[in-house]
Amino acid sequence: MTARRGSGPTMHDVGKLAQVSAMTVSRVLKNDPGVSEATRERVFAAVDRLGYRRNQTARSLRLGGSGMIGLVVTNLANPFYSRLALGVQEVATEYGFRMLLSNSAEQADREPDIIDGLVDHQVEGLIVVPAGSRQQHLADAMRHVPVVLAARPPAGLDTDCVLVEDFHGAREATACLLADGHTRIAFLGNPPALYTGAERLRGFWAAHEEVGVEPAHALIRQGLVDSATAERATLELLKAAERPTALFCTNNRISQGAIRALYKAGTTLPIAGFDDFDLSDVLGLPLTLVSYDADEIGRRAARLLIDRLEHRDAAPPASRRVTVATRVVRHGVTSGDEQGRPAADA
Amino acid sequence: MTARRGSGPTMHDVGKLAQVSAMTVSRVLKNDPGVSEATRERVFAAVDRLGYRRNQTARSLRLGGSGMIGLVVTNLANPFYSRLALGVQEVATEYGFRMLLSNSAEQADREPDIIDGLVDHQVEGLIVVPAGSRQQHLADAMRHVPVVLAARPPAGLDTDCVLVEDFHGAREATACLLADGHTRIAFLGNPPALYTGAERLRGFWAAHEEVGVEPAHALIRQGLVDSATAERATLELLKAAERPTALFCTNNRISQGAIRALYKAGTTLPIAGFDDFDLSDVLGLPLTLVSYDADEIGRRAARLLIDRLEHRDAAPPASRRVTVATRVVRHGVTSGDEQGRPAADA
DNA sequence: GTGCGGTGCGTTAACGATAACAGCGCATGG
DNA sequence: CCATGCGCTGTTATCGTTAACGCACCGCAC
Repeated sequence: MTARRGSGPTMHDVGKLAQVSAMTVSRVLKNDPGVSEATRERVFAAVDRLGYRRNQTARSLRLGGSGMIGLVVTNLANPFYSRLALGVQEVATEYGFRMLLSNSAEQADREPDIIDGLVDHQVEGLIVVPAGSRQQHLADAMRHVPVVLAARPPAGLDTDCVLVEDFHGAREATACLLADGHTRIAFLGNPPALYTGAERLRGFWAAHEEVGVEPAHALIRQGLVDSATAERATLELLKAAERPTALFCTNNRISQGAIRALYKAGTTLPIAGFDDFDLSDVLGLPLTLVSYDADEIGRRAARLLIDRLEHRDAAPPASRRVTVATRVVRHGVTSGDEQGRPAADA
Repeated sequence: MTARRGSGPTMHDVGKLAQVSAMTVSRVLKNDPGVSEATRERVFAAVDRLGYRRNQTARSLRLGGSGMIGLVVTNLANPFYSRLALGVQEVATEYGFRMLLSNSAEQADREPDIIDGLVDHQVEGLIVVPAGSRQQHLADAMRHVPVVLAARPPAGLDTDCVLVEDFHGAREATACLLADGHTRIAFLGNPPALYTGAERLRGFWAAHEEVGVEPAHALIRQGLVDSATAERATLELLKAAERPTALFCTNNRISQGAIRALYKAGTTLPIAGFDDFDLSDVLGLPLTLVSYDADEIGRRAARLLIDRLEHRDAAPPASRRVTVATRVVRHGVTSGDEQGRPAADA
């Protein structure tokens, strides 16, 4: 953290060159009408000559408000979160904000420090994909700036959030498999402590109940954290006595791990899963994916946040919960096609 | 850009509560040894009670140096760039910097404004994946802060950059196809104005020359910008009189478009391409991919930048050019396997 | 000529934190 | 008993910008 000296010309320098005070330079740059045309031109000339740029840090200090919002995601390498970030960026730019981005790498214990740092940098608001279930640090942050949660809901916090139709999407995709006649569907899930994990399991369950099929308890695996753990879990399931006839995966990483396992085992099973992903349409596998617009989650979150920022003085509205719609897309399965049907009982 | 009022307690507030001056609070927070234990405790107690956080904006102004670096990428939705961003973030965090991220969406005309904005926000340095070939705005930015280019080289600019072995990687992958006996390899490339496009074509060409095979001029397509344009170009090539026996794609998006085209056409051809991508190993296609560590590009770029920041006073070193290694990975092709060989002449 | 409004610009005092310096009290030594 | 020094803390000025106010000057009306 070396100090930076000689950081370039200031308004005073510009003023000296244009033979006016710094205040007049400020007025010119602000497009204040109370400046004569001659002066204005002299100032612009001096700005150009010196390559002067207004110091946003000093402005922030004087004016209040840094023009930055903070975004904390759990894993930027996952296209889901990078698209979410793009959505945030899009709306932020539209409203003149910049985005300070941090990646928590799904390590909940790092999150408090990250957030403190963002608050110290005077972000005007935060959008967070919380990594863990403890959210005390978010409550602390809310003392300073508004916080909007994305993809995962608040736990005992009164704040806005944007969610996906986790329950509904999981239920619908599972229902597709059930409608195809499957009764032994394995469940490959992320840690149940995560909201999405729990909620998607609930949807999986509900779909079974609706058609009166008992879920295959022995085929439920939770706590899968990435593609590799999902691959291992899938391989185990394939070796089990009561082999599944289809798989349900709670996110893109898990689906990919399962696909890899099937490929290596030289076999195939219909898969339903949350999140669409690149090339899902060309795998030639019977896939039933819960697709949705990750950008939209970011856009909605940013809009909720900016709405609060623009009405800071007004009485804060009650916390809002926005839901982004999902839709099921099917690949390699045409209705009436036998490919997706369970094999005759082994 | 609403002004923010009542932005929380200041050092004066903390000082008043702890019955000391703001200066002493500053000293305590800075871990200055010249403060008595009793005072230190009172200050900490006051900080806790008020939920005080040091205002980084004010510190930046006083100390010089905002503790932020700017990153401009062309397309965050592409895993290549999100990984690059992760690499930058990793090193930045290690050295106590934060990352201000912007996406230029491959629109070269937006880039100057984005960069001006980052400079205004007092970033101490910039890492840029330049979207176009005009780089005058980068020269302007360099008047204020050091700039490091990533993935694409400077054009008439004296600055550090981090590149991939574009030429070498393309040559090697092409050589694999040639070694398999292919002589009619289609080239599917991004716009030749982009350095990577030109360089990878050069590698493609060189590989041909080395084995004395004339490149198939009629099968060269350039200017493909995304998966969809690549798909269309591939479909056309498949219908051409002189059909290719293999494809070379200059990036992940183009490979994916080509794969989709083959899938839809119900046919298959060996593909070589730059960039690895998710699930490339389970497609069951003969793929020869130039793989490399995108994170590493970000890390190296960040290190080059931070090195300059930490030696700001010293004479600036000559501009450096770092290259990240590539390696070829092959899927669905075992040596001696007939799958990757060209079909007997049609 | 005096007064009055308006135009165009400068001066002052912040925003919050901190470097540099000054000052106070107490102990120690001559 | 006073000089000297050290340990601890406060005061002042500053980073670059800007809101609020003030002042000089011009023109116009009475």
